[in-house]
Amino acid sequence: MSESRPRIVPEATVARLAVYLRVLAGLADGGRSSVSSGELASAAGVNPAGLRKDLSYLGPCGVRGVGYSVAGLRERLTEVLGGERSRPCVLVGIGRLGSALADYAGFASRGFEFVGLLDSDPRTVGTEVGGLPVHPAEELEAVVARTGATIGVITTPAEVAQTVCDRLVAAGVRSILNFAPVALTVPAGVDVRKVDLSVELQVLAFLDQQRDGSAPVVAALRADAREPVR
Amino acid sequence: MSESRPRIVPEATVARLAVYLRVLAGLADGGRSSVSSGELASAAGVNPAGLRKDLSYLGPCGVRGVGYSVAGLRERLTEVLGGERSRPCVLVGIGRLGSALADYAGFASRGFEFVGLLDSDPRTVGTEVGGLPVHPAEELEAVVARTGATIGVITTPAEVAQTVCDRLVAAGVRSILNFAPVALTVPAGVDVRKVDLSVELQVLAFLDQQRDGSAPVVAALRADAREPVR
DNA sequence: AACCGCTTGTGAACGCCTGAACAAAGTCGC
DNA sequence: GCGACTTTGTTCAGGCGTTCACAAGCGGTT
Repeated sequence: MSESRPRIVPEATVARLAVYLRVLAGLADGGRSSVSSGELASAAGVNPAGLRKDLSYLGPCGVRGVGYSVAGLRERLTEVLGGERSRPCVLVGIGRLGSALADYAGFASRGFEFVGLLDSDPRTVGTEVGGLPVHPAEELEAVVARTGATIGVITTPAEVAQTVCDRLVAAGVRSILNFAPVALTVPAGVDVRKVDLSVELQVLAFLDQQRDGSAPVVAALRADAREPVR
Repeated sequence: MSESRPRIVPEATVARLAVYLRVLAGLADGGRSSVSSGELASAAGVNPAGLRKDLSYLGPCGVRGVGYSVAGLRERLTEVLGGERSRPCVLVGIGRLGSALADYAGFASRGFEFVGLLDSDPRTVGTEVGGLPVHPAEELEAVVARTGATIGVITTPAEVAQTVCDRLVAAGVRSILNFAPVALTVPAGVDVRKVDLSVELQVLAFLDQQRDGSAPVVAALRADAREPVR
C-alpha cells in the first residue's frame, strides 16, 4: 500500500476543520453540490488561503478550476476528525451547565453520545436529563468500564474537578473537556481541553474598557480568537 | 505626569491575566499574602517565565527576591481587566445554555451583571431565571438602551444569531460573546469572541483517534489550548 | 556596611501560524 | 483540438507568541 504521508496537522487546523464540516452540513442541506474555497472560507469566517492550506493537510481533496465537492469533502473531513463512529462520552456534574450540555442536540448529531451522566448531589441522582438517568458519582468507574467511554466532560465545581479528573483517567478516559475553572494535572498521554466562560467575559470587559479610552493600553489582535470584520 | 508606556498587551496575555486573577482570589481566601511566579504559574498551568512576561506588561508589580503581593497584584489585575465597576450584560436566548449562564454565580462574583434576559419563545418570556425576568425579544433595543449594556451574550440557535447580533450592535453593544455555531459579521470597532462547544469535543475526538493508532497523522501541540502535563 | 541567595524583569532565539503571491491543473468555450 | 479562464495546491516571507537564559534588584544576615 502507498505510504501515507506522515503529515502533521496543527491543532489549530483541526479546530477549523470541525468548523468547515459544520458549514458543509449546512450547504448540503441547502442542496449545494460544490463550493469554492472563497465561499467556504467566508462562511467559516477565515481566510481563503488559510482554508486551502488547512485542507491540503488531508491531501488533495478539491478539483482545480471547479472547487470542492460538498459531499466528498464532508466525507473526508468526517473520516479525519474521527466522527464516523459514535463516540461514547461521560459527563460529570449535572448542574445547570451540565444539564445544558447533556441536552444539547448539537453533540448527538455530530457523533457524540453521552452514555453516562454522573452527579454527587442525591437530589439530582435518579432524575432524568436529556432522556438519560443521572447516576451517583460513586458509579463513575463502573459506568466508564461498562460503556467504554474514552471522552469525559467535567462540569463540576472547581474544588472536586481534579479528583473527578483523576478518577476518570484511572478508569481509562483519555480525553477530557474541562469547564471547571482550574488547571487540571494529568499524566502524559491524556488530553485536556479547557473552556473557561468567565475568562471569555473578562477579555471582553478588557476590550470594552480599552475602547472607552480610560486607559491607553491597546490589545493586540489575535485573528483566530475573533470573528472576522468583513 | 509621567508618560504611561504605550504597552501593547497581547490578547492571549489578557486571557491568562484573568486566570491569574482567579488563582489569586483563591490564595487570598487561603490567607496567603505573597506568591512567587513559580507557584502562581503552577496553579494557573503556565510557564513561570511566561507568567512574569505577562505581568511585565502591567509594569513592575512584584518585589525581587520576594515575589508578588497577593493583595497588590490582585488589585492591579482587577484594575487592568476593568473589573472594578460592574459591567451590565444582556443575554439573548434563554434555552438550556442561556439559563445555565444566567444562573452562573461565577459571573456575578467577577463584576458581570446580567441586566436583561431576552427570548423569543412565548413560553419562556415572563418566567424567571436566576432571579431575573425574561423579556420578549422585541424589547432588545429598549433593554439595551435602558440599562446601558455594552456586552451581549448570544445563546440563540444559529439561524437567528446574525440578526440578533445586528440588533445588539445597532443598539450600542460593542462586545459580544457568541455561543451560536456561526461566524458573525460585525462592523469594525465591535469585538466578538466565539465559544464553540462541539468544536471542542470534535478536537478531542480527533486526538482520541490519533492515539488509537488507526491513522498515522499526529497533531502538533498548541501549548495554550491544552492543560500542562506536569 | 557589605555580602549572599533568591526572585523578578527583560533580551534574544526559536518555532508556529497566518497572509499573500505564484505555479499547476482542470474545465469551458470556440 | 486549442486557448483562456477559473480555482486549487504550494511556496515564501512576515508577525506573533512562547521559551530559555541572564542580568538587575531587594531582603536578610553577618
